[in-house]
Amino acid sequence: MKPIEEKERYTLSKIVSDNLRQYIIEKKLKTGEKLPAERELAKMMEVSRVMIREALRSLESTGIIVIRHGEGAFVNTNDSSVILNHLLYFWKLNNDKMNELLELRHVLEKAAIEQIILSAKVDHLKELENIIDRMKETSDTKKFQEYDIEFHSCLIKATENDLFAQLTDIIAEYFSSISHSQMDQAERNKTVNEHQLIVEAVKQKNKQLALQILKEHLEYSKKYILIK
Amino acid sequence: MKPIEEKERYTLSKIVSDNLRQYIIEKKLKTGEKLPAERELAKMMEVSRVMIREALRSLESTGIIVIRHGEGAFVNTNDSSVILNHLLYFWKLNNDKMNELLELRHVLEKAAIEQIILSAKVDHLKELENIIDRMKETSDTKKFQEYDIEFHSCLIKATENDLFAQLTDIIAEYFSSISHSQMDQAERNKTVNEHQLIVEAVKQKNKQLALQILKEHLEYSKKYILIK
DNA sequence: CTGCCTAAGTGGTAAGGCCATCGTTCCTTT
DNA sequence: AAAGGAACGATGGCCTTACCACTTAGGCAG
Repeated sequence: MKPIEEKERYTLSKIVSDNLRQYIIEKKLKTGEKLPAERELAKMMEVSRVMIREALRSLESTGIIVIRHGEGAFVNTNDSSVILNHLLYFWKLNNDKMNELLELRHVLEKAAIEQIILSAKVDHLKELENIIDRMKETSDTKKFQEYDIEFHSCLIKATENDLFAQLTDIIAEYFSSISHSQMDQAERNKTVNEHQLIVEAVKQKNKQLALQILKEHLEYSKKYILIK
Repeated sequence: MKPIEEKERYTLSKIVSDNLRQYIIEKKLKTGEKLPAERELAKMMEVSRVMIREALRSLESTGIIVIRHGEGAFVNTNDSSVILNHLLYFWKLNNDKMNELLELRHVLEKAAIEQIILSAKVDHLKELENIIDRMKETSDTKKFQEYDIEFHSCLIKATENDLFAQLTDIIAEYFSSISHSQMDQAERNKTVNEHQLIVEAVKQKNKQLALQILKEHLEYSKKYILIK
């Protein structure tokens, strides 16, 4: 499948970038820890600052570090959302099938609902109801959509699976980036109502019902997005 | 240059890199096509060559382009192996994410089984049985593991969702890359047996049972991987 | 103590130069 | 004429110097 790239990867910046990866592993740097300054790294590795910078850019674009102007470069080894985003970009470039994204979202949320019913934690339910209340109160469409995303995001948190959460976030972000259509009051009421029904069903531990409503809910927003 | 910032995407090199991505999309550049020379891009975008280079490095490390010394930068929109490698690196960095991967695999396969039972297509079942037969016959451990992957891959195909299939492939590749342990005959028999039970349950449209066996099956391979 | 302000540290950007590599052209040699 | 090789131009690789922009912390004035 992959012929082990025997291509010459001699270029200094790549070597430096690999060295930095190694450095992070060896020093066991965890998320949040700071890397030495560019000028310092340049001295350490005996290369110009330019090379250090190109290497850092490389690491940054794969999400291994984040660079903050005036502060420094910080390790980030447990949030793979940056790279997942690039993966999404690739996937979009080749086979842009929104359906499949929505299906992924669907199975993830199904898993979340099952998890909540199983674990019987009330925390998430409380938070979900909280969000629903806020949705009812706001009249700002933008805020409303934010709450909507927050609701589904909160749902996913129940799985306690960061990967699921990141995937969901990316998908949500993607769709909110391509759809700028406005919801009228009726649509908003419908959304709130469905959210509420889901929470109710979950509370009663009625898995069948909860999943059924979820399906309809997502089916609806699917149409909504595709029509756009 | 138009800094359409909303967050802190101030940095020129990021803007340039985004512009280049946009450039590739707008010009509909396909794999293999060449980008303008660095010095030329610098003039076009009215920035220094340093910025262009940093942006190119960025794109290169996400696999969107490949840079060849003395030749130029070439678009690469269908080979995502580079970015997959980074993703694998990420997961290897924190093994505790393995669980999350296995869970993702689980929900995807659950979806597949439900789909097969619903659609009642016999093609997939035939193919699955075919693979099982081959698993029984082979004595080569390596082949056996390949068939194992093929089985699960074939299962996913039932969803007719390329995204699901790709995700599954990625996960499978990850685990086969970190686990080189050998299976003894008993373990292999168990694996084959479980596969068979799953197919049987699906044939009888017994969703509950099929999902239950799948769960145990994955639970088992999970232990198997973690012990390693 | 509060608040402003400066200075040091750090990343961001620029300009210019030279080296290394690849492809092409064209000339030499056989 | 064909094969080989030398030269050139285009392009990426790398370095140096210099300066700008942002952030934080520490000192000074109120």
